[in-house]
Amino acid sequence: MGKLQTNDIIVNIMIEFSKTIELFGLTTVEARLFAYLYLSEEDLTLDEMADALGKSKTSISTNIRSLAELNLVTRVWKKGVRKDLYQANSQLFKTFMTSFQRKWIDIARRQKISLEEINNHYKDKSSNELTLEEQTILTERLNEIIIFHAQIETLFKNMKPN
Amino acid sequence: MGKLQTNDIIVNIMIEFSKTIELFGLTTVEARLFAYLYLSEEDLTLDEMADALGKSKTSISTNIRSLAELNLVTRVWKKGVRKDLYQANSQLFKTFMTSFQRKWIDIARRQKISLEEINNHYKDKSSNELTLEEQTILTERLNEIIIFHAQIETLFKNMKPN
DNA sequence: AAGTTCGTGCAATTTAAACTGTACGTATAA
DNA sequence: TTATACGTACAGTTTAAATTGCACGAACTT
Repeated sequence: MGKLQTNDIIVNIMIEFSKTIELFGLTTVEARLFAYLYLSEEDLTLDEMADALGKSKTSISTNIRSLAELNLVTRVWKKGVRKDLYQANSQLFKTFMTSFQRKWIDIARRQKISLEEINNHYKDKSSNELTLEEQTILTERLNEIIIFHAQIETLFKNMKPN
Repeated sequence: MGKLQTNDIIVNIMIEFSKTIELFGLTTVEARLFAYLYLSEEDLTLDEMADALGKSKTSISTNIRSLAELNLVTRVWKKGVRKDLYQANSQLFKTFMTSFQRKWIDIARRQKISLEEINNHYKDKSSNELTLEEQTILTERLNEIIIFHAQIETLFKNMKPN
């Protein structure tokens, strides 16, 4: 058979599942790594994952760290085992949706504030080349964009991932 | 001044706003292009946008087409003007959120079906190397993933972008 | 009909991202 | 202490994506 030591079925599921995970903003490798770890019954070492995905150990080390920062995987301690062991966070929906939610709310809020600052400051500057009509339209658009961000924030705050 | 002919303020807003648009799955150039067009009071030609963003006409042509396919911009006809004119769809929230919603629902549903097929078929195959325990756990995980997709679908269907 | 202008397909190039091998610091084992 | 194993920083390489110049077909102008 091919290089992969894992069962074909697991590989199939991993590839399919990872497509969804990518939607949450993860790269292909990150997504597959999570999927593979999630499907595994046991905690896995870097070497095992590198071997299973056909990637270098360095690559796995980097990517697993990204996943850990997102709280999607956890390092696990096991007596007598020197190597680092990892496991996937098992509460799929809650884990993904809440971090997704938080990400959107944060960015929407930050951007809204940033745009409001621009809105407040630019009128002071007399050194811009816009006509009065252009300024009127620009202000209007800017307000619409600010509202847009507020709406995003509201929508995601009301989102209840139960 | 610099190369950009547009007012600094517009460039500022464009850059800030485009960061949010990127969240919806657009590339940086697509996002900036939309933002710039949205901020413009008038319909714009390819040349004007290429000039404003400092990109080649080919690049604008390609990217504006992507935006058009996403229904984010529209080609506009104006009597006596030979060049193609474009304008941004002005209903920000509705436009972005509904297409966002549809995208997630589609993918979640498709993936759920795909995983259910795997689930149905793999049991027939006797040619896999898994132990009975491994099979039990795999089935369990697979079901959780399928449920996960169903939950995503439900969540986005209940999402009301008004 | 002849000459312009426009948008875009395509190939070549540039730019950026992903990936890996080597080397080193730290920790464990002997 | 010495030796072995582990994880990761870093630089160099490979791979993929973005960008652009050129060229061609279609549409318009004179």
